[in-house]
Amino acid sequence: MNLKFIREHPDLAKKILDRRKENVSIDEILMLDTKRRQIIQMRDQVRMQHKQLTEKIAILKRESKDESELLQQAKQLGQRVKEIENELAQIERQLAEKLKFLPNVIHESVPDNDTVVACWGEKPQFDFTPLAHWDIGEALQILDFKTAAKLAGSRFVMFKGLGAQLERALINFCLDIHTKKHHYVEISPPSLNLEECFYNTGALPKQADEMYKCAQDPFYLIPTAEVPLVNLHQNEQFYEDELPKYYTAYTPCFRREAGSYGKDVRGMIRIHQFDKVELVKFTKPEDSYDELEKMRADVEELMQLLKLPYQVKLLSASEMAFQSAKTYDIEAWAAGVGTWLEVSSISNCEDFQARRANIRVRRKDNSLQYVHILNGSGLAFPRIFIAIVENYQQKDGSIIIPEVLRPYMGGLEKIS
RNA sequence: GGAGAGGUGUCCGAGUGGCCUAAGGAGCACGAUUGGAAAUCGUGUGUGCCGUUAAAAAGCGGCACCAAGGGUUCAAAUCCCUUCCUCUCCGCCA
Repeated sequence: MNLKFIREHPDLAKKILDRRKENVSIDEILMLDTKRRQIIQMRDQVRMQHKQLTEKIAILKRESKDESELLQQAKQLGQRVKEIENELAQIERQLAEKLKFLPNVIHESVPDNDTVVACWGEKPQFDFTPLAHWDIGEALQILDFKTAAKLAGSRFVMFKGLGAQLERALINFCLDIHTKKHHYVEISPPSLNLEECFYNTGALPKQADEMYKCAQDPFYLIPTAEVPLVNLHQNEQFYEDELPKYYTAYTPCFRREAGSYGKDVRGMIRIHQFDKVELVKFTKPEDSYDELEKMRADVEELMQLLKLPYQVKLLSASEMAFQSAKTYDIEAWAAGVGTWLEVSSISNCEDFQARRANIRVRRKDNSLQYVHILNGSGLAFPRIFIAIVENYQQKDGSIIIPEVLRPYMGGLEKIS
């Protein structure tokens, strides 16, 4: 939602905020906007007078005539401009502060309750009681929560030996499929990004408490590679035939998990640092919803290759992220903890991020349009690791390694 | 971290206070010429905001934009300050 949208459809804007359960005053924004436009008109008019006077002075000077009277007038007008500009700056600051908190529009297909739209695979059956990943991981010495706590405190994990290798195998497997089969361009971006980048993707200002901020330098640690990938083309223009652009990146992700005390405290369902492969697309506006379905298929393919049962949820308006117009979540079944785990979130942000990051496309008719930007995880690993360990566990305590990962593990078939 | 050189439109590139409304070139678009093309000639060529229009687009009018922000001045691409980025050299470092 932007200012123009609110100006033209104030009632629709209010309805969207209501569905998203966001609390922003549309009327206040409209009032500030009206005031702003009045001041701009006034400023431009005074500026025009001042400019004309300045030109007259230049001519008089050139003809070596006396200009002292006009000088006095020009000075006064100049001061008046400055006064008006200060007033305007104040209004614009207030307005910008409000606009920062405006979420994206909602796509018409988004429901009011989360809806499961697809399922794949069978939940594994066991003739023993399946263990949770923390027990399996410690027993096989592939996960080490105690040592991680020594290094960083609670909510961290340390992968060890074949565990570290399995994590690395997952990263490489996903990157290989995306780059070789689906033609995403692989990026290895900085994990520290400037504040502006977070604002552009919509992570700021709402998620400020969720992120780690550097004390001495103006950086935040990225909570997802969506931040650097979206900002790859900040302030750039595409030619129409350059689109769509597909990018993928593996990065560690850092999250404070400030509001989740007491939730998922055991194991590594919710930790402060985790590995993720991210997908981002830049598309023409008319293609973005087809591209969303393609991205979803790309992610589902990974789940199917790993033979992990999953369900696809279409998120409701109130569950979607601030920047998203439509989101699918992919949830993997984890047999040990006995729940569905969100392992991917795939969103079409339409032009929300493109507006903030100023990314446009030059159309064939020479007009400029904001591109649409999509992102999705493909995949978030600690939780995939959990699903593999818990679903592939055997009675003897070993884990079968999914076939597609074996080439990445030196042909190893099981961890015991 | 220290010293120096830079950052101008889609691109190259000129421009040290006022006819800068940014020279010149390339590119691109349209037109002329041609049987068709090349070459040549002509014309045009950015973005944002505000207004005008019932609305949208176009058009028209106004304002702004020469890395970003601030300052000096009646007047700033041009002078001063701060910041960012690029390049070269030195220092430090994996």
